[in-house]
Amino acid sequence: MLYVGDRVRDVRKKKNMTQEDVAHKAGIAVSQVGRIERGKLNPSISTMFVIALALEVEPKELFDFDELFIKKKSDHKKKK
Amino acid sequence: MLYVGDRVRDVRKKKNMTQEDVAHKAGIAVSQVGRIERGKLNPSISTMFVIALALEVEPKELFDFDELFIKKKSDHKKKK
DNA sequence: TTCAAAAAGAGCAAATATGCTCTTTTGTGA
DNA sequence: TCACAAAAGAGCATATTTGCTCTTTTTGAA
Repeated sequence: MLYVGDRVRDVRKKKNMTQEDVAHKAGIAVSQVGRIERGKLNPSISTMFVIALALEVEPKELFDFDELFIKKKSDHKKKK
Repeated sequence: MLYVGDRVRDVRKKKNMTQEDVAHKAGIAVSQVGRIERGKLNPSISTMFVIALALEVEPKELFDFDELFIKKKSDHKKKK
């Protein structure tokens, strides 16, 4: 199963960048980069676009998947 | 200038589908398809993903652009 | 031109993304 | 093991998306 966030994380690691590096360069919140990598939400295409810019890859590289799997926010609201 | 919605519209026209065809097949609202084509908002990647499925193209085909241009919702709230 | 379908547009409620702040956990080099 | 940086996670306020309904405009075929 392929997560969208995995693409981001893989590329980021490959470029030796921290989440903060990406967030700062992309002009978005660090928490947002983290949430995307962890698949906690379903980001907008403009968010993905600025992340692609920050990672210096073409946007479509981050969308090269056959299946989209995004954890729902509610997934971690597990009943105790 | 390349709009994300233009890609959707172009592909949809090429496939001789109406906005309603796409919306129904994608399981989303017709109004949403229209808003995306008109560039009125910044859709989530999951919305784009189901639209790609409905159009029977690979998601990355809809993201094959160099510049992202999305009209802001406020753009049409022009002062009179 | 006329008629019907398609699309545009407005407006609202509900759901969700985003930024921010703070705390906790994980990972890594010394 | 320790110390520090990086990441995870929680929780909140605000902004934006999404679906829904209804009305108006545009388009295209007869």
